[in-house]
Amino acid sequence: MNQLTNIFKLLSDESRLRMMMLLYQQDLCVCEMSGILSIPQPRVSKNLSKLRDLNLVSDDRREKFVFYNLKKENILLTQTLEHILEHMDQYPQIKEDSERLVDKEKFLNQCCIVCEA
Amino acid sequence: MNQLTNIFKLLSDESRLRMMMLLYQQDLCVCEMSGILSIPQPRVSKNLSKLRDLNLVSDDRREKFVFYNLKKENILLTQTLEHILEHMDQYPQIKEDSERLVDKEKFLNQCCIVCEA
DNA sequence: TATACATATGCACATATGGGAATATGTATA
DNA sequence: TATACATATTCCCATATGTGCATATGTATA
Repeated sequence: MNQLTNIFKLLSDESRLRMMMLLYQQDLCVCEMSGILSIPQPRVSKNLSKLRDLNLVSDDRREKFVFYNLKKENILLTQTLEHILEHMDQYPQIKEDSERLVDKEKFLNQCCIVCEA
Repeated sequence: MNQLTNIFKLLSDESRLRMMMLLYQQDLCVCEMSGILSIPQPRVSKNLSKLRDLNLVSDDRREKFVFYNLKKENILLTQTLEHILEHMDQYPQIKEDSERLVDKEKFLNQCCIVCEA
């Protein structure tokens, strides 16, 4: 039962939901998420740790950066994120975030230019 | 955005999720939900009022009883509840609730025998 | 009108949770 | 080793939220 409610709790916070939507589309490091979403780095880290607690992400350190990957094992979760992605037009913030994700090189500072190298 | 997170907030509480799962399967009055789920009546009523706030249920008074109906307009919500219903075997509490729903006449007290009349 | 039952609401309390600021930890490089 | 940058964690605070209990409101019926 908590297996269900825990997932919904995670989805019910705006910061986390936006982060999960990004990660659903692409692996990212902390500074990229922070930059794309304009969310302070400690907040991003804290929320990632909550996702890690439920084993929903894996992390992969590459030099100074830690890349996060959203595991796709939980069908309910992935199905939900997929639904939101498909109906992005109804959710302007999600749409904007996704656009910024595509163009991330154009505005992210040094941190993430390095990431791409 | 809140349109999304509000839905997840509602789903993230066990009492409410169990209630929604029942209502997804069948219209019910307050005392039936309370009896089937063994949740105190005030708690059921309060949670129903939260669902009503987001326009997710309609209520229909018949004599002393108020029957609640889960609106099926929100695709994300109905798709989610449908998923849980289909994977009920993974969620023993939901499964048990659904079994009690089917057999409700057998154990509900006077209140809901009347409902069926 | 009095009574019984169904439902809704108000109040009090404990706890959970999100947020910011500061700081600790980790990693590479000069 | 010192410095810079990326990430994680701790502390504190305000607020939200679930819960129980009591009570108010609504409805039918004797």
